[in-house]
Amino acid sequence: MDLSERKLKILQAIIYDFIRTAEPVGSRTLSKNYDLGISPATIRNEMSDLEDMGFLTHPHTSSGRVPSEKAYRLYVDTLMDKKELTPVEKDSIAQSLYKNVTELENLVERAAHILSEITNLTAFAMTPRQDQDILKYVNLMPVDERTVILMIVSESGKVSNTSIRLNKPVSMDTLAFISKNMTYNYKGKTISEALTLDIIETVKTDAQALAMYEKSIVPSFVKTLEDMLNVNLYMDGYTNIFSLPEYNDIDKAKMFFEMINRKDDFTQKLINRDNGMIITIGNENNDESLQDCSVITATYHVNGKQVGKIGVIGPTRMKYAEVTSVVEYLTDNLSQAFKLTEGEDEDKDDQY
Amino acid sequence: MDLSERKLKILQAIIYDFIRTAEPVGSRTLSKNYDLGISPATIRNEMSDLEDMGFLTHPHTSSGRVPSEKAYRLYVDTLMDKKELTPVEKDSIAQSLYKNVTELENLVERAAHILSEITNLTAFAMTPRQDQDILKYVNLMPVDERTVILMIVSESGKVSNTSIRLNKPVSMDTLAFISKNMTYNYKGKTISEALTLDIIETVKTDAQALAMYEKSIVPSFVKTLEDMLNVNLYMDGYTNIFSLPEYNDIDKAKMFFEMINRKDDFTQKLINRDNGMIITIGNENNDESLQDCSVITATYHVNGKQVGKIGVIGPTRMKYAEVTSVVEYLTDNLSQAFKLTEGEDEDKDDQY
DNA sequence: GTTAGCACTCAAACCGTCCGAGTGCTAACT
DNA sequence: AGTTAGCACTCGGACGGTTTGAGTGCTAAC
Repeated sequence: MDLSERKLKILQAIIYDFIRTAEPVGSRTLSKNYDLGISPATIRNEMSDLEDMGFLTHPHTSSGRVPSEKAYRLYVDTLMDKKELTPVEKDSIAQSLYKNVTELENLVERAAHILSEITNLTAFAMTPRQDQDILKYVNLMPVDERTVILMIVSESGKVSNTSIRLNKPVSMDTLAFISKNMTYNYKGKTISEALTLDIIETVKTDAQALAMYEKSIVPSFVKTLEDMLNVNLYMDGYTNIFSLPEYNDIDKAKMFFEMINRKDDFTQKLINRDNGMIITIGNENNDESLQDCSVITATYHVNGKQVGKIGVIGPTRMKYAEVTSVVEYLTDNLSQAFKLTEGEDEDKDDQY
Repeated sequence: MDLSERKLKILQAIIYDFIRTAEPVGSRTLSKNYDLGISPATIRNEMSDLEDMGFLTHPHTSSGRVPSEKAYRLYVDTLMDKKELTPVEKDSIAQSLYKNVTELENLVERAAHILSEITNLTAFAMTPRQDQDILKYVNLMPVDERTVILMIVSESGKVSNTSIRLNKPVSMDTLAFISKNMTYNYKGKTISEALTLDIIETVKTDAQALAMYEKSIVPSFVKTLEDMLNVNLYMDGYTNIFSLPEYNDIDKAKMFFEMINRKDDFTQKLINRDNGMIITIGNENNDESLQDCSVITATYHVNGKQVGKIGVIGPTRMKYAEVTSVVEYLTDNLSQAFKLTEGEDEDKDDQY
């Protein structure tokens, strides 16, 4: 059987209607509300064919049709007409995105917020994994005789530090010696490189320095670098699911929240997704708790390799066209924003 | 009418039963399951009195009785027999509280987690507002010609910093001059004091330093200090409400989540509560969205004035005795932990 | 003062009926 | 041959009546 022009039109109408109403779509509704030029009976015949082909399902004998995951797939791949945001919409998004931003981290969080507001879905935004970020400054500073602060500054402007507590006082000289060596060896390296680089040789000449370096500094240094690599996941709008009829069932809502709550799992899943605009529908998610959900993600760039992701999670019945356009516009903006700070800032306002 | 011994016993039994089952309690259930030594008929008479006195309510004519807020108040104040945790329970709590703790912040988060696990309610823990924390180290470090890092270390071990981007390069001398002045003036001051102290006089002698100090350093410094004062609220176990029959109604669940979601409001509300073990029941919370909830909070101490809070939020029908004992034990432990790091650490393990 | 007995109430569960939105099939129409 | 009108059929959901059981309040006897 072939997917004739007419079948496609009918399928599209069904998907469109079901996305709007969440109710199974009948032949009569279809012929009344969509300008198909054929009678309900004909539509029924076509729908029957579409069901045989796996694009529609039937909750029970006497109910209307519901699009299958296969139908959504087809819709997303070929049927859906991309919706371009109006200049007004773009403006309003950019406005609220950049309002009062002080840090990039902030921008990412805001993106998740805006996305959830516009789509009325659960949105998320992941900060980029900055493993290509270059160390610019590594320093050890004494605070008091038994406290040292390890400070790391990266090209991208991240500042990280830990306070290290020593169980023996250490001389300023030793500290300066270690600090000098670390700066010399790590400066200019990426975080990834720094994590594999072993500079113990260079401090070996001084027994006290060696002991302290190995026992106190290295663990803190490694931990701090790893912290710098950690991505952050911001989520917003999860109460939106309460307005979706598919989550009127309290158990479904519970499942959803429990899934959302396993943040580490979820983050990992996001990291594993391909880059670019990716839409996974229902079972394509390979995840029990995402059965009836679709996930849309897109990536924004910091430079060649480093990427962050933003996206939404919602019922398979979601407004794909609208959501993808908003997601796309937001990723474009984030990429732009992250590019700005990579080079020299072009001052947005006169706060340096 | 008087609250006779017998009436109290009956009331206690009703509260006990209702907390367990969430079902209105009838006279027969009462006489069968609780050793009151009187017949259902007598119980009915007493219950009728208790209702007149405002301790019980009646969902409808032919249903059992439900405790009123007044009843819970009485129960919490006088009827409830405090439940002491067994040594085994205490041990298991302490175990999971201290496992792999690297920072105090961590401990607070963990406390919220444990509390929610044990009580099966939504738990929260607030980090202390450290306004009496003393500045130990203030420093400005050049990273490159147009980037400076402002670093602040406090007695309690907090390290905060911001990277400040200048729109004009600044000389090392100027920087050192400002840095020296800041260190000299701010060291030993509490964060609160630092926020009110104006040291602009001391840098006035150098025009370039003054300009830079005023335009770049001060705003960042103030912002960083304020950040250090910010309390953090950790919440955990909010999916627990899905197992409570009172939240089977999807609208109630939604309301709850929306309330929880306004984190700033909620934090403020917590800050405003009195110190010590405080229980507020239903309307005592003065908050529409906390109508049918009780909130229990208790404070842990860092030193004289500075306190953090932990607690739970759940239905008015909650196991007050158990919850309060866990909350109490956790606050004791947190106070203890925060005391340790105030002075010199007594090394828990042999890490540096 | 306590209790057994009894009439009464009411929510919840159960059940049959009806209604309407839908289908599939067939026969007639273009 | 494709399209459509007509019709029998299906099924979920709303409606309404009945039953059941857990509860009450009252009264009269203990």
